[in-house]
Amino acid sequence: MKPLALPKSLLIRQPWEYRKVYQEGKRLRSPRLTIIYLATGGTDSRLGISIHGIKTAVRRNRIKRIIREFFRLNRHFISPAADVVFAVRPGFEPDSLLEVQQLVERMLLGSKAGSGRKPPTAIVAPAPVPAAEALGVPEK
RNA sequence: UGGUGCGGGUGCAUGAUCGCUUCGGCGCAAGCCGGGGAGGAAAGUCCGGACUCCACAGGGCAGGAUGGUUCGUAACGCGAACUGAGGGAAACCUCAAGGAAAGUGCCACAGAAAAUAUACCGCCUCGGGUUUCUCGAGGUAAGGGUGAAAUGGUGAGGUAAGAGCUCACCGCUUUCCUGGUGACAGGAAAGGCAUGGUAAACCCCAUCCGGAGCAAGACCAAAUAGGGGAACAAUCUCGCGUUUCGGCGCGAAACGGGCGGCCCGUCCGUAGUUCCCGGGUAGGUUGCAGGAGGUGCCGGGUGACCGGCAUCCCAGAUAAAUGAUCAUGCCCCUCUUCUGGGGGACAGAAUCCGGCUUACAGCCCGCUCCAGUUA
RNA sequence: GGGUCGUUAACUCAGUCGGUAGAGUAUCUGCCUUUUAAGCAGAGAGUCGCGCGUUCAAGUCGCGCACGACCCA
Repeated sequence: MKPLALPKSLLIRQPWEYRKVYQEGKRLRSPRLTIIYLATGGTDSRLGISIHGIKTAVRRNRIKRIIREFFRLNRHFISPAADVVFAVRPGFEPDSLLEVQQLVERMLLGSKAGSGRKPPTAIVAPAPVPAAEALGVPEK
């Protein structure tokens, strides 16, 4: 499989799979976005998206696509592999990849500094540099 | 030049890289190559159809919808042209626009009276009295006042005062003639006026409508539970008796259910193995992308639209693809002169079409009318 | 995909066949009481979700929107 691909098999699609993550997973919270993750022991991490309270289909789709793109570029920095669900509440309407990335970085740092508890998904480094290279963008 | 009105179009573009999805080809496979990939409203689900299943002799009732006429259409509550009414200086715009002399209901407050006709203040005549006033009988509907609305309007004659009582003009009704497929228009004669409003009140008239919907429907079909049939096997627990030691007989108890408000009581039932049949859930396949299809030309029609020829194939997902980043250009806004900063509407297909309604930044095109100026 | 219903005072709800929008709770003022609560008397307040229409007159009738709730498969 190509390194940056994200086929359907890496999406969480069944209701019972979501239920398992919600019941057994751990959470990173922020006011408008919650990330729930559960280490699976598989080879690849999988993505689930849950959006509540966004009225129009266009904005719902936009949020979904941005989060999927973010996950596609950063999938390999999640170790060990896990099922990750992004739960979006009303008010969180990012307009670019950068917004999501900054928010997720803050949430990860906050959880490390806060309780001293180490998250099992030790995300090594945020992704912009390798992602940019992969996109063929000259570094500034 | 400025503004008004009407109609139509467009809905950022190009390239590179990384992705998603579908179709075709190659490949044992991993995958690779090539083509396609949101809208004018995809939306609201307000109408009409196609399609599918169910129901159905015919007809009626009930219920619902529509409502000027004639066309168009598969059909419509849609569209076109025309007619009538209303608005505007005009271009043009708006109208659920059949029936109130078939019936029923309602018309608050005010007012004498709200549809039956009547008479508060008045006006006039006659009679009486306590005679600057008042009572009774009668005539009248012109004036006042009330109201959203008051029983044809204006003028003249007429009269005690008045009144379509009479006349002229206007309006209305009826009949006839002419033009038009028709709604209707124009004209003539007669009637002396009958017919207040409300049908988006009930209703009457005319026309139309069987019901449900792609989560329709068709096919394939796990696991678990259960249904029908056949074969084998055969009454499991406890106690007693018996035995040819395979069992058999009797009794008891338990569990589930029915009757019953509940207890008591009473009635019914109870296990295994294998095979076959049928229904059917999850899930999958199909329906599901060639169509009342698009584009161009020609012809018919005032027009909606119709016909002919040529040409094209143009989204098919299933928790649901159509995206991200960067660069260049285009168009706006703002601050400022620097290769500055910000922005590019409304909005996302879900069986498919025809409409309606609602949302929508800008930009472009055509026609029309009005005003000003110049020639 | 299809269907039903609702929206009226700060809150919970009435409002018939079109004719001056009401009730309870809450709030405020006064009385009573040592004070509070209770009680008594009084007051304030509404673009009837929004727009257009029918009508002399619309919360009510018709149409179009918006928001909310529920039902079926």
